[in-house]
Amino acid sequence: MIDIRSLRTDFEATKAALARKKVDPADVDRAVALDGRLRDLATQRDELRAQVNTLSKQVGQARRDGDAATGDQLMADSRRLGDEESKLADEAAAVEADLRDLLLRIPNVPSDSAPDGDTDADNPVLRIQNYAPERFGDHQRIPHWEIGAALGILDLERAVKISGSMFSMFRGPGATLARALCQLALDRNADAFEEVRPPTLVTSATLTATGQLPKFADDAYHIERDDLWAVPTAEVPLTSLARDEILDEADLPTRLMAYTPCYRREAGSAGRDTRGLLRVHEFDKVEILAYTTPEQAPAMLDELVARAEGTIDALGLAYRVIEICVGDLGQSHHRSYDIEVYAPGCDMWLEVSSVSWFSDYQARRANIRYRPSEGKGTALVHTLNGSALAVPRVWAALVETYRRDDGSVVVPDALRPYFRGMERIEAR
RNA sequence: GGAGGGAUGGCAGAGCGGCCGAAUGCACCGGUCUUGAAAACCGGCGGGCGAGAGCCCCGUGGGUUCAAAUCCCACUCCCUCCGCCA
Repeated sequence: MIDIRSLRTDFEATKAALARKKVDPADVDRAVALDGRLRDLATQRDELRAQVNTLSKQVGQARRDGDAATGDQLMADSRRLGDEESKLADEAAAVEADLRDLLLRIPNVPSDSAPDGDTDADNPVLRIQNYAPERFGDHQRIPHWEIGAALGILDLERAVKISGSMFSMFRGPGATLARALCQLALDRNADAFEEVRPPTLVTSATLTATGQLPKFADDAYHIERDDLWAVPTAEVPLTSLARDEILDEADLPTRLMAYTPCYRREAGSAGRDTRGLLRVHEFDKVEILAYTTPEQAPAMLDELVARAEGTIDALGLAYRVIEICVGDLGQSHHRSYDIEVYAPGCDMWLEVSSVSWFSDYQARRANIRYRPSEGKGTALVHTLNGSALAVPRVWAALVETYRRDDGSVVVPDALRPYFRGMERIEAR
């Protein structure tokens, strides 16, 4: 959630910032109107409550003094005021619910530094690494679904039989490769990040904290019977890990990482980029996440990008880093970068990591605060996260990049420790 | 799934429908004392909203009442036992 106070004290600037993200100005105006109305109602309600509370205390005093007549009179007064109070309270509660519902749907304010733009076509490319198109041979221009089928390491047909379209199944060294990628990502970040294995079925409250609910319910798998949701990313449970808690500033930044399966219905993307492993309903990912003070956040954003990028680089893949323009920024995002890996067989740049800074947007929803070591009170933390490594697309780019002209796929050096001595994946 | 017990401040733990945002102990912070520390003593010590007066928060939501931590209902979670089971 955005800070409603920023709409009170800095209305025009906040509205303008939200307009960069294509927020309907009418929604912003409505939020301010509801907030004003709520505060009026709350003030009136609180004044009545104060009177009722005072009268009630006097009733008790009169009773103790044995003055029943005064007590009865005060009681009648209090009852009358109480009736008025409850009407105002009902009205205030209704306005508050409307305001909250609206606020949960208003996106985060983008960073002033986020570049202008409307769509992903406007995202500036910051750098390109390891990419030299002329160096890819014909043997690398085979899409991974063909390589996977030929080597018997990717069994899409049977995955469809088991679970339907857009599910995948790795086999033999292909499964080892998927797991090795996760292990590599965890190992590379274990110097600073605590490894967590969180639950992957979560409550609605958990999914609301990170921003998936209420707006994007259609994108997530929901288990009706138990009212639980399958996580689309480990960001969801890791962010709620500290929900409703107050951290010590000394504990910040807090760095967490988790390997989990991720579940996405991909409701709005039927038919787009769905061949092979490009878009699947279930995949494995290692997520890295941090809680920071506002001051620590920019450096943490850089750190997360560097870590995500470093793993792709260690795998010897061609990739590029792009910054997300305001028009393409997700609802909760303040500033984001994507890492896209080049898959020579598909001849496509595939998004394999999205690293984002959420400012206090998620922290406000999740009520995650810290106690500053200087000064009084509490303040909201900032949350940041990114994929350290998402399996399917990296798997795809990797088998395409490391395919030799004899059809086998070489295991990259970085993954050798996880391959039980195997150096090359060959047809069975 | 069945039966029973429970949920109060960082922790432990009192709490009669009104004098309870809440005793007490521990922890923590400041001070006195001390060469320093400990002990002792004194003081402080939850969070949220609000410009403020003030209001709200005793698991959550609802109800009864002039008045609810306290009574009633529902739900959630925890503990014990039974059943099932990686």
